[in-house]
Amino acid sequence: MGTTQLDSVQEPKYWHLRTVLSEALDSEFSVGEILPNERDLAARFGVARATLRQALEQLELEGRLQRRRGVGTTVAPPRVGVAVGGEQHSWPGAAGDAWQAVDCAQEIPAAAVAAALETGADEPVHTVRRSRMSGGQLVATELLHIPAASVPGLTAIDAPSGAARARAVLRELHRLDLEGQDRAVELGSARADDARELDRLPGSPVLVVTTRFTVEGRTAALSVATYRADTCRLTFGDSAGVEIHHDPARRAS
Amino acid sequence: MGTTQLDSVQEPKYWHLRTVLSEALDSEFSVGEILPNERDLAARFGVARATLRQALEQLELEGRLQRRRGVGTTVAPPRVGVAVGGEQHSWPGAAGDAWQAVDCAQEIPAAAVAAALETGADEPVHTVRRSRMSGGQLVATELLHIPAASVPGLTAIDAPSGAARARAVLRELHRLDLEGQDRAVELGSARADDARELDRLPGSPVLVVTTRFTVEGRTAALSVATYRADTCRLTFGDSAGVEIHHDPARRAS
DNA sequence: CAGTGGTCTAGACCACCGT
DNA sequence: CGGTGGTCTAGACCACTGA
Repeated sequence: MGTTQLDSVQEPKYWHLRTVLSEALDSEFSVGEILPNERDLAARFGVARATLRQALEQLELEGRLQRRRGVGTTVAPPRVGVAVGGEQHSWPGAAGDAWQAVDCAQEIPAAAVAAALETGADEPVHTVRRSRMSGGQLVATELLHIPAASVPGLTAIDAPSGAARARAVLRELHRLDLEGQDRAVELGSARADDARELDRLPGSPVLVVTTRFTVEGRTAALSVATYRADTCRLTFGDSAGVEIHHDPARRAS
Repeated sequence: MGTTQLDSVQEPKYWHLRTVLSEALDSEFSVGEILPNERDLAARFGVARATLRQALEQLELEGRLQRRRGVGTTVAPPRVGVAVGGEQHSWPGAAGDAWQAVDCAQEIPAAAVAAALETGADEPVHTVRRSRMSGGQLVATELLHIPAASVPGLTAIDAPSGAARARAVLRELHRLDLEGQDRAVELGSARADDARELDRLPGSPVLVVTTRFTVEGRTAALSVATYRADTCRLTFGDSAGVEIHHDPARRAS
């Protein structure tokens, strides 16, 4: 056959495009550089803009690109490793913790939260909001649910509300003897409020880390943390975590 | 104003649609049930099919729906919790391990793998392929890279290739004293081969779990495991992991 | 084979950003 | 304001599934 290779076995255009762009990013662009706009790129590759966008979406999902409305598409830096607690258990808000308390409210939890807390459906719960910075950027938000029964020493006088109140709740929590913790990670999509905080669009992919803290066999606190999936690599274990970044030498198909 | 509420502040149609569908799934559908086809649904909601699809994509990402070409869209069961190793370190392939060896090849690793292994770029490496089932379904594939230098006792006679060879490599690995392990989790998109194995389309979102096993301060093995993000919830820690499933009572916006 | 979801097009308009 | 990415449309065709 004279032809080196026809597109052969029905690879979707957007997938092929993703591969081509990916290689171009490796060889011809550096971190932070701005790509041509979508209309130009689409024209250059002879596809509709929607198809080009499908390829860009893939690359954004993989953390290779960053797109911002009104600005443009830039080459993303490698994902930041974000430590998510290792071997030893510790309470949220302990020394050296990367989180920052934002505020706190006492409320009746949603049914699913109450179920996970193993409390009655109408038992009051303190909900502490925290956020986490990394490299000058907000990378995660957290809702920390603590049954009021877990922190009986807390008085309304400690602080009425706001960050001070949140810290007071955490202080009370630290008086308990942490017995163990379970953790789960799954893919989710950012709710509108989280999206706004994380500077993403609603529905953006996020990694949801759910942690249950147990004291005397009961659930004393429940954390639901939402990490930007595009920029974060969650690391567990002793040290900084493995780095395998995008591999230029590996073919995608 | 007579109108109870106009769509108000510019919520995208697909996002609103996602919410409406999500609530419909809670109240009017049960797991495994087949939804009307996309053309009908789009017509019913008075939107273009592409817009409807954008909403369905969100719900699929969240693990609420499952779509299969030529078949239809069904309501997905809750995600399965998949244990990803807890506190105690252990070698891959140890007793009780959920993985199944598929085959093994000795090859020169890609640059990124060699870098993570901290070996020379042209040092030979055994690459064991394994797969993991859960609930009768393949939920993950793994590439386990082991520098030939890590398992010097391995002879070519043990087994030429295939699953037997893979098991022989693991056996040799178990002779080493595991010192520690790091783990990282990040979002990725399925490469064409993984996608085929996992019964997904190329580019489907996956959770990539990278684990480095260390012996005497050096990296003795490196595992890159790819989990279906739609069906899996990765659990860490002592017990079965926290379950917070979709919460009908919580508004999405 | 008919019906499904997956891909692709060519256009339009909108929301947002920086100048 | 002009330029960017984000949303949306109405259509077409394709690949796959199951009867």
